[in-house]
Amino acid sequence: MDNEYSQINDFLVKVFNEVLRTEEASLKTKESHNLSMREMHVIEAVCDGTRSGKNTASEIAFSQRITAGTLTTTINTLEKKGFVVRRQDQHDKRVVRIFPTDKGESVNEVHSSFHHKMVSAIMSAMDEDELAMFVKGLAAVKSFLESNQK
Amino acid sequence: MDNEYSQINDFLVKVFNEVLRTEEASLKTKESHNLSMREMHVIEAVCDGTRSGKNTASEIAFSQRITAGTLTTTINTLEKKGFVVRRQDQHDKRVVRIFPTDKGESVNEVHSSFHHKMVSAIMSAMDEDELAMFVKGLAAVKSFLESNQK
DNA sequence: AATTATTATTTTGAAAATCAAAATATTCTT
DNA sequence: AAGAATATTTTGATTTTCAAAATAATAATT
Repeated sequence: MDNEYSQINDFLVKVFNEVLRTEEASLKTKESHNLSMREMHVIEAVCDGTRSGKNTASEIAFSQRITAGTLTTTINTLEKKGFVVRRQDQHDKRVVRIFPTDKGESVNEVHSSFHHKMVSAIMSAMDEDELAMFVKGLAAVKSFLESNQK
Repeated sequence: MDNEYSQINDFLVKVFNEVLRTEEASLKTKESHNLSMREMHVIEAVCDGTRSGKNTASEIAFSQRITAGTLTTTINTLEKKGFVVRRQDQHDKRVVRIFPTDKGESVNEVHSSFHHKMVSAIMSAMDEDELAMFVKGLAAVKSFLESNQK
């Protein structure tokens, strides 16, 4: 209907879908060992979580919005493939902590370079003021989302 | 590492995930009949496709990047639930065209109001010039994505 | 016009992702 | 020490997806 609205909407939808698709495709290369998006993001959460001390099974599951049972199976396959290892927490033996292997760290770096390239492309295509506006647009989306959920 | 980079990257990732999550949650309401994202987007493609004449099974499948077989099963369930109907094309009887029912149209409107609200939130947070810069940022993302895929 | 090739869709058989609920192991509370 | 609570895994089932085979219709070639 309203032209400017639908132009922006179409553009947003297209960019959004392209980002998803490109990110997914970037995981199908030899370097990325054909990981699924879920697996990659779990590895990422394990790497980040290890740094911040939030790397228990529940914490990783929560960060990815999946159930504990689902995480168990994901970690099973990632452990089998050699990207992560489990270790029982010594203070509380109910707790399982998950750590990346060197292979896990390295594939996480490959993945984050995808993000890095994309963000750099954005940053280098804009000057300071433009970048500020871009961030402002994102902030508007964010505050819409926050107001939208009760 | 670089502070501005990681600030923007974190923000982007967060907004992106929130959008996905909020959109998904918006489909779990009574009004939206508990549809999955896939089902909703297929309904959307069927509605759009019907308007533009691109509503054959293959065209819908292609637009959603899923195989024909997968589309068949999705349409089976959507037809059972009463959101779409199949009709054989009269000029070429191999072709199956898919049309939304009134229920399908109506749930598509509910869904597009999610998009509408989000884009309106962006538009009302910015003036013309700012909006132009925002769009420029999106264009930078898009051209990165295009250059990234060969 | 009959045969062959092509195209559109569906079916089949299998794998992966996911969940809720039950089971197990450990820790905390009383 | 017994019972409640917590963290994870297992179980059993459903859903989503795909590739390849099957089916049906049209187009092309002889």
